[in-house]
Amino acid sequence: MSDLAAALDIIGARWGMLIVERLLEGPQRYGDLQRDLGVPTNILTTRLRELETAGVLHRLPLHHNTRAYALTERGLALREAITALGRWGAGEV
Amino acid sequence: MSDLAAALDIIGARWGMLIVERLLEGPQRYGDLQRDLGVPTNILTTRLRELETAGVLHRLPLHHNTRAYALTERGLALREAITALGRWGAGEV
DNA sequence: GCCCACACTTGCAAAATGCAAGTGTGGACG
DNA sequence: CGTCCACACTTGCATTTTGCAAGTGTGGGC
Repeated sequence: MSDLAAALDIIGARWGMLIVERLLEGPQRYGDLQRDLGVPTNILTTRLRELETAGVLHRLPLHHNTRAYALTERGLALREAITALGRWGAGEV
Repeated sequence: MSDLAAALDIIGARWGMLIVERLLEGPQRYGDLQRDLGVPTNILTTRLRELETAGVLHRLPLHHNTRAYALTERGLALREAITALGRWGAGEV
């Protein structure tokens, strides 16, 4: 499997990159991601778990049943790739 | 819709980026892409049509019923984003 | 005329996605 | 103490996408 395919295996699924993009702005709570991205709640749970398993993000507990999701170093390393894609999408390339 | 979402709408579907990555190496024929990527043949047809419609690639006829697919300028502009993702996938980031 | 490579198309099963409604937990409020 | 509410999910089911496998059509070579 090529390097690109390996990357897509981790963040290639629908919503994966959008979640990471949002987290690049700082830690977010579940509800924030849900409302801001409009991602279905069950999918969000699935993706967050996948991304956590892949070491892209981790949970940080806030209060009782409230937590935030923040990127790990590996997750933050996606910044370059994601901004490049974003600029392409904006037609500035 | 954010710029990233716009980009993913075009090349975010499964196999989309892998096809573009392959075409960055030069024009390829249908059979080449099929064998090299291992993508199902019906999906390949669908993706190529979508990418052509989106202006990422175009067909160039070779012989009778043989043609090659080549990136347009817009498609070539994806190089930066795709190599960035590839490097991330390789763990070099 | 027969065969083959190439580029698809078609049919159907499996998996992913999405919507909507429900669950559980702990703090706030009275 | 009891009720209410926000938050983070979970569950059930319909829709859509993906994938496999087999078939179609076309033009050139022999």
